[in-house]
Amino acid sequence: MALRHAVLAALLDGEYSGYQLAKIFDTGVANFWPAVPQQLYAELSKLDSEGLVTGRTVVQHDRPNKRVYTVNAEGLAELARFAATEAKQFAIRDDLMVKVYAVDHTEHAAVIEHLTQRAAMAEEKIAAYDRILTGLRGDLDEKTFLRKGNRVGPYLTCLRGRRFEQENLEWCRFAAALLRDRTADDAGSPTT
Amino acid sequence: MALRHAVLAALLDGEYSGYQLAKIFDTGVANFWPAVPQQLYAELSKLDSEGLVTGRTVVQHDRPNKRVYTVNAEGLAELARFAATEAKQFAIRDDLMVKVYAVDHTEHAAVIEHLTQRAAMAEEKIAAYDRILTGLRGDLDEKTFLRKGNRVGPYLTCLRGRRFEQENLEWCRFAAALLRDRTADDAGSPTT
DNA sequence: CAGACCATGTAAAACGTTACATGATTCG
DNA sequence: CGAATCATGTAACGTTTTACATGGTCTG
Repeated sequence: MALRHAVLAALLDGEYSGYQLAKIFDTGVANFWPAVPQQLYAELSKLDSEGLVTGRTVVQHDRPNKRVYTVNAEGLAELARFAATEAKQFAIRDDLMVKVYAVDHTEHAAVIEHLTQRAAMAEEKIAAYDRILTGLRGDLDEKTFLRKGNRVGPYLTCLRGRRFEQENLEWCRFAAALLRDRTADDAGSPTT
Repeated sequence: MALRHAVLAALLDGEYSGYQLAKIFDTGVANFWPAVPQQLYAELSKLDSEGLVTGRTVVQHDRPNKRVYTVNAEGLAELARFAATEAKQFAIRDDLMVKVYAVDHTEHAAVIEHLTQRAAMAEEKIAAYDRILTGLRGDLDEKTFLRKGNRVGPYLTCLRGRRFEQENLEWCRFAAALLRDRTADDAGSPTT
């Protein structure tokens, strides 16, 4: 039951509607706790009915009305309790890794293609992270921001995300190149 | 529906029972697709009834009988099909990241403690990965193994796991140190 | 003899994903 | 005028997690 906490954490930045949150959670950059819009709408109204967030309907004329939420005192207390609980083991689920694991028994071509795509996505994500990091620290340099900035939490998780994608990028390229080499070798020596 | 593929991939290494697979999936090193024993028992009998794996009951006298499974031709074909499908976006779900994200609004102490624990776990996992990597490449050096070894899939995913944990370790230490510093600063200057 | 390990499962609850539904406005 | 964006939801389905159940052997 931690989507609720991810939502509460996201709402610390300001007042958001389900739709807006969905976009944040979708950039893929909404790190470490993916969620689709339907989950967010459901979770927000649940949090509202439980009194952890406060909803407010914003009437708009040029587009549909929306309901925006903020974390209230109850919600903050819940987050504090959550922060103190034991951290569960994280879970990564990645199709591509399963494919690579089995690659000795399948065609290399498709897997190489997937690795290349993943590398391209990683590059885009790194660029996105960099934009966000720049935005977060404003006109301060990183060192100063980390010492004195007032919202280091998002900065730290963003840094982690960036490093993860950097790692991912390098590994995907390495793995793709290796498989290409081995495929070429196989073609050269038709033994086996 | 990719647990089935993770199971098929794991069975490429040999003949395993649900119990043995559970241990493999549990070492935390069974990368990129966590699963608890109950899932594996269920998945194995499903795969068996669908004809993707072949089960065989091993009678034991000193301990309970067990049912071991191997991937058959059908299973291999399924894996090949799977390898060709588009790789879905991977999902990471990590409690700790949510805690760090919200850290500006909560007590630092608990989060620092969790980061320290996570760092310790990462160190253990790195050591475990190193043992597995050494085991996989046998008496070959890494370069030779990657060129000519006959099971590079597991080696590559293991390398990725190792790098991930290395990254994790460094980031956890960095984040913990930073939060400690900021806590000390807060104590020094009680302004705010 | 208590606790750990071997070995496998059922059942219910929680959580996540996909499909479907609706309806107005703006942009090309 | 078709597609995209804004905005929110219900319902069905699939997957994961947790709890419960059983019973033998081996170790301290």
